This record gives sequence, C-alpha cells and structure tokens, in this order.
Amino acid sequence: MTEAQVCEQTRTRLVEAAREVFSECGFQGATVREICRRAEANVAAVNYHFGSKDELFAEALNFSGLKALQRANVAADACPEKRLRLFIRDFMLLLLDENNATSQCRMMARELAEPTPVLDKIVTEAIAPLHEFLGHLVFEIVGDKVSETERRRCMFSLFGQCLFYRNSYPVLQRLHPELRYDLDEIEAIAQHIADFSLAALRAKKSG
Amino acid sequence: MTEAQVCEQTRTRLVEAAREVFSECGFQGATVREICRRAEANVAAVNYHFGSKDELFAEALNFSGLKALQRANVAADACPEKRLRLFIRDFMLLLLDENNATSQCRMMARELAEPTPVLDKIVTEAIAPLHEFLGHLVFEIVGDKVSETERRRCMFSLFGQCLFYRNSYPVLQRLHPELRYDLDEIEAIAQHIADFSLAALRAKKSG
Amino acid sequence: MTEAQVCEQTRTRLVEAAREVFSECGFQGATVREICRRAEANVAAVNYHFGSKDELFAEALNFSGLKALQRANVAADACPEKRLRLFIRDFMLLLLDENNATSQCRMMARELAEPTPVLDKIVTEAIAPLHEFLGHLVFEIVGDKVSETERRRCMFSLFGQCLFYRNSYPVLQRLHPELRYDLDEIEAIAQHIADFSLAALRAKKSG
Amino acid sequence: MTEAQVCEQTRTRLVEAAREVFSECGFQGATVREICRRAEANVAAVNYHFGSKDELFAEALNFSGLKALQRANVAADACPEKRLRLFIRDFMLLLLDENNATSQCRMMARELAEPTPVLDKIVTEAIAPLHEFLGHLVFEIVGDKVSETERRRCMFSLFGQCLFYRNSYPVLQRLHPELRYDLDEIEAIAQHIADFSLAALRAKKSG
DNA sequence: AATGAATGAGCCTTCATTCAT
DNA sequence: GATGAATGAAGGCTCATTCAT
Repeated sequence: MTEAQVCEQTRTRLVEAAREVFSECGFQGATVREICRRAEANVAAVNYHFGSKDELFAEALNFSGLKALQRANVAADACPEKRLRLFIRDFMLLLLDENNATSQCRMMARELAEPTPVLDKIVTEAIAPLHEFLGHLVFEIVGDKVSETERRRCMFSLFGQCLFYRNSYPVLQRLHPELRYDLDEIEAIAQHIADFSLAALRAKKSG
Repeated sequence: MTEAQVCEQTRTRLVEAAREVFSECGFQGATVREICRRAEANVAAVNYHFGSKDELFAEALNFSGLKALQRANVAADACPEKRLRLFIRDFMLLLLDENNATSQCRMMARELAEPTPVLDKIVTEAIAPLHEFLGHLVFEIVGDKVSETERRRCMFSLFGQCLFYRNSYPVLQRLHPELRYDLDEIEAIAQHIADFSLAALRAKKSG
Repeated sequence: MTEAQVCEQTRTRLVEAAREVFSECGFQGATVREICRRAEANVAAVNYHFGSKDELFAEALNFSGLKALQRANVAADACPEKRLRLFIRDFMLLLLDENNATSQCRMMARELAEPTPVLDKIVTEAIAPLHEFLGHLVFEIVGDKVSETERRRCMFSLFGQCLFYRNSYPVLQRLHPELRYDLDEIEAIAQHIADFSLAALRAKKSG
Repeated sequence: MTEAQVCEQTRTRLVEAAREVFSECGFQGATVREICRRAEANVAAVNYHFGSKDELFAEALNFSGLKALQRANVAADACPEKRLRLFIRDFMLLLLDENNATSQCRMMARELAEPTPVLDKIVTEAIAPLHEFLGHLVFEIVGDKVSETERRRCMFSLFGQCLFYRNSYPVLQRLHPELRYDLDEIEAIAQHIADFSLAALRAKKSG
C-alpha cells in the first residue's frame, strides 16, 4: 500500500469517526481527542489533515445521503402522494436508523439546534435544496390554490414532524423508555407522518 | 431599597441573563462569565447566588409559562378543537415571542437536542405533564377509536410542528431572511399548525 | 445585655468555632465561612472583629491550657520523675481529649506540620517556654553529666512520642480502626510514654 | 534524543518538582502552577502527564526508599538491636537528608498530619508494611513477655521520635537557628534515638 | 455596630492547537 | 509525512475580603 493510500485511509477513518462523535455529542460536545481515539489516529491528525475542528466538521457533512434520497425520489415513477410517502420514509431512515452508515443527516439535525460556524454551508448546500425539493412536492400535491406562504408552512409542518423524532429523542427516551428506533418502528413512524400530513394537505387542497 | 431587594434584583438579573444566554448558546455553549457580564455582576455571582452553573440552569427553568398555559386552557369553556387552537397559539407565543418575559420555553426547546444534567428534571416537571395534557386533548378530539400509540404519534406531530419554528430558527433565518416572529406572524403560524393538524385529526377520527 | 456584651459574645463564639475548625482542618483547610457558620455569625464577622483569617488564628492560640499545665506541674510537690509523669499525662490530655474545651494544643500540633504566618508567634509564646520547661525537668532527672545537646534530644524524644498520637491520628485510625482516645486510653498512652522515657533517661543518667 | 525520552524527562522533572513542592507546602498548599513552574513545564503539563493533581501526588509517592530500607535491613546479617540501629539511621536519612534524591518520605511525613484523598493508598502500601516490619523488629528485641499492645506503643514511640525531627522542623529551626540536618547531625540524631529507645526496650524486656 | 451581597484573584482542569522530532 | 509532547487560553468554581447599607 502506498503512503498516499495510508493517508487517505486515515482521513476516511477520521471523517467516519467525526460523524459518529458529532452526531452523538454535537459540535461543541465532541472533542478532537475522542474523534482521533475512535479513528485510532494521532491527536494532531485532525489539524494535520483538515486544519481545524471546524473544517473537519464541514468535511464530515457531505450530504450524499440527502442527495441520493432526492435522486431516488425523482426517479420513482409514482404519483406525488406516493413520492411524498417515499420521501418521508427515506428521510426518517436517514434520521433514525442507527445502522445507517451515513450519519450526516443526524449531524445536520443536531446542528439545527446548535448553530456553528459552518451552518451557512449546511443551509446552502443541503437544506436549501431539500426545502426546494420538498416545496415542489407539496406544490404538486396541493396545487397553486394554496399560497406560497402556506405551502411553505406545510413544508415546515412536514420537516417539523420528522425532525422531532431525532431532536427530541433524549426526551422521548425518558418518557417512553421502551421506544426503540428499529426498522419496524421507523416504518410505522414514517407512515403516521405521511398519513397525518397527506390528510392535512388534501384538506388544504380542497379547502 | 433594602439589602434583600438589592439581592433579589441581582438574582433576577442573573436569571434573566441566564435565560438569554442559555437559549442562545445552549447549556454547554453558555459561559458563566457571559451570563454575569450581561447581568452586570461579578464572575462569582452565579456561584454565590445559585451554587453552580447547573443550579442556575435549573432555576432559570421554572416552567411557570407552561403551567399557566395549561391552566388557562382548562379554564377556557370551549370545545376540544377550540382548546387545541388555543393551546397551539399560547404555546407558540411562549416559544417564539421574543418580547415574552419568560424565555424558559425557548431554553427548554434548545435543551431537547442537547441533554444536560438537568434534563431529567425538565422532563419530569414540565414535559411529561405537557405531553399528558396534550394527549388528553387529542383524545377528546379523536376518541378511542384511534389506538393509544397512534394518538401519541399525533401528539408528536403537533409538538414537532411547533418546536420546528424555534429549533430550526437559525436555518429559517438563513433561508428566509425576511422572516420575523412578530405577533401577526406567530398568530398565522399557530393558525396554520392548528388547521393542518385538525384536518389530520378529523381524518383519523372518521378514518 | 449591652451592645458591648453582645459583641464580646460574638467574638468568643468566633474564637471557639475557629479553634474547632482549625484543629479539624488545619489553617489552610479551614474556611472563614465554616467558622462563621458554626459561630452563627455573619461571613464578614471574622474580618470585622479580627481583621483577617490570620489574625483570628493568632487570637485563637492563647495557650492558656499549656500555661496552666506548667503552673500545675510546678505547684505539684513531687520528685522530678513524678512531675515528668504528670506533665506527660496532662499534655496528652490536652492533645488527645476531644472533650477538652481547649483545643489550642491540637491546633498547635497541626500547625507544626503546616507552618503559617503566625508560627513565629506560636514558637515564641508557647513552644519556646514549653521546651524550656521540659528541658529543665529533664535536667533535674539526668543531671549535668549529660550534655546539653543530648538533653535537648531527650526532650525531642519526649515531644516526638507525645505529638505522634495527635499528628499521626489519621494514619493510626486506618491501621487500627478500633483505636479511640477515651480517658482510659489516654492514661495508658501517657503511662507508656512515661515508662519508656524514664527508663531511657535513667540509663542516660547512669550511663 | 527520542521523543519518548523527552517525555520521560518532563515527567521526571514534574515528579521531582512535585515532591519538592508537596513536601514544602503539603497537598493543599501546593499548586499545580508552582510545580509546573519549577519543572519548567506548562500549566497543563500535570494534567497531560498524570491526569490530575491527585494522581501526580500518588505518582510522587512510590516509597521505593522505604522498601529499599526494609530490604537492606533484612539482608543485614546482624542481631536485632543492631538492625534497629540500622533501621533508625536509614529512616532518618530518608526523612532528613535534603540531598537525598527521594523526598517521598518527607512528603509522606507531611501527609500524616493532613489527610488527602490518597492517604488510604499511602497507609496500605507504605505505612502498614513499615509498621509491620518495625513491629517484628521490636518483637525480636523485647520478646513475647511484653503484650502486643505495649509492643505497638513502643513502635509508636520509635516512629514518634523519628518523625518529630521532620514534622517539627519549622519549629526547631526557629528555636535553634543553628540546626542543620547535615550527615553528621543526622547520624548523631539517629544514634540518640537508638540509644534512647534501646535503653527503654531493654528495660521493658527485663521489667 | 453589624450585615450579607458583591468582589476579584486564584485554583484545577479541559481543549484545540502547535511544534520539534 | 506523521507523531505525541507541549502549549496557553479559557472554563467552572472557591475563597478571603470589601463595601454599601
């Protein structure tokens, strides 16, 4: 193995460890030492490879999962309502499935409640497209009889419901200790959010 | 002015500064020094008056707003749907109105995504009763044809929509720089959430 | 009761509390707050009445017990050996008897291993006279055939044996958890030290 | 010089500085800053290398001197009385010789009067074995005609005499400014303690 | 005269970062 | 290129002391 490959491996391990730790502890709570420990790398590795904790954080956020979700959704040859169901399900899997290799989405969710210097990047690169995407989907469902402001609020209602399960997990865990985000539970949650929201959207449309 | 009053003033200033800083920066991000600076008090003031940063945090959370909200709701002689509308409106005012003297609710909202040593207290004293309260309201609306699990998820959908506007505010601000949480906007948001959710709940009931 | 009397009472309570706390925790370990708490006085009382912690410490050391011991010893109409026995017994009571109202001696013993700014005062006012006193007693027992240096070392042997039970109490407690300094035990210890030392002194004398 | 060696050097300097400062100021009085200053290291060096002030303290106490003393004593092919003389001499060298590289014994002596979180460790690992060792030596000298309690008190008399010169040094310095613990003086002190104590022990034995 | 709220220096510790190797 | 020892700023907290009342 060449030196360059070893270097690349270390970088990769660092990024993966960073995602783990950041999504568990948030940006402030995460320590460079812990990330390096999990990546089995040197304490100085983060600064060596990325320059700073901030830049590692930015690097760890690449949103490939989110983009794949959107691509898959577009590719699905289905009616808007079905695509909304699909979107919610995929989004919840990204947010809740601990076995999911890509924890960027969980990082992002944490970030929302604890802005860091890289929030601008997150918003521009990931959230804005996502909002645009979902906004379009909502438009397809409710049509233009519903004002743009109101459609936007519908979108917020959708995101709010989804993010709640991730952001309020520490609370839910205390209120309902038996709660586990296994695949069945995630599917059931996704279905609830879809049913709940589609009923509301249909009412908007016809209202 | 008596000494006791002076002391009380300082305490009050500290608690208010603490609510500000904690709700802006979260528990970890907030520093005792910044809180004291804003309260125009000495660095040691927090420990003198409260013993520790933890205890100041606990003190800053007294949930009086949340409790008043529930009392007012019970007192309102109205049908369940109207009481839900009232609840959402009052809750959003607590969450979003910057002029509201009590920012505990904003602190709490932040706290959900960043557990601290006092989360247990928060859950037990404020969130659990609030969930129970809203759970009951939902029950009054949808009846017992809807399973308990599903009713709980409806509750989560409600809370999720409400909290989103607070938790994702840094993001929304970047996406929609014109967004301001003035009273009209808060009323409009509350009405949206109520309309959206009641439509969904009615569908559940009849479904 | 006049104001002056109230003031005097507070001073007295402070001094007593100071002796307690200083002898328990040492000079550094003792806090002004704890002393005031036990004296049921204000935090500022120490500085108000004594100017500083240092001066309170100096005040708390008045060595009346030590002086009384010496007077009683001189008054006792007995042979030198008996007076040495008496001295050791009285000294051990001062050092070890927790019910003894005057804990200055315990404070002093602590102080030896942890010099403070007032050690000079202690040495000049209490320890030097005590050494002189015991030095004379030793002289009476061994006579002038033993050199001054050697007599002084005998004195040190005596003090060393006595102080050990106080200074090493935390250690002895761990080694022999059943050890209690009740009156019987103190008497037995005093007798041991006297027997041990008199045997040695007699050997010096005749040697 | 390799990095490991540099690290080891810093560690060593820290431990040495710690022994100095701890034995001068006690555990509480010693500050991490002063230790680092003397070791010409950064304030954070103590925590980097040892984790905490407590652990540095524990590290600084390794009792190698005490253990060597006991081994040498056992190895000495001599009668019990001669071995007691040897023990006292070696112990006093550990306690008093400022040129002695290992000042742990001086630290320990300080510690006795000012318990810290690590006193249990000190007692278990160093003092208990030492007491057992000296207890056996006393037994060899006085035999079993003397009760165990009394033999233990003889041991305490021995330790008390020895420790006095260390613990009361600040006092002795003030009483006898000419006093210096050079090798001759230490030898003379050790001989005095041995003579004094052996005379007493012989009296016990025959008594 | 006496209080107790307020002070600020200083403590141990943590952490991202730097630097010599 | 990569390490890990070392750094220094900053954190929460403690404490003797001061000061307005």
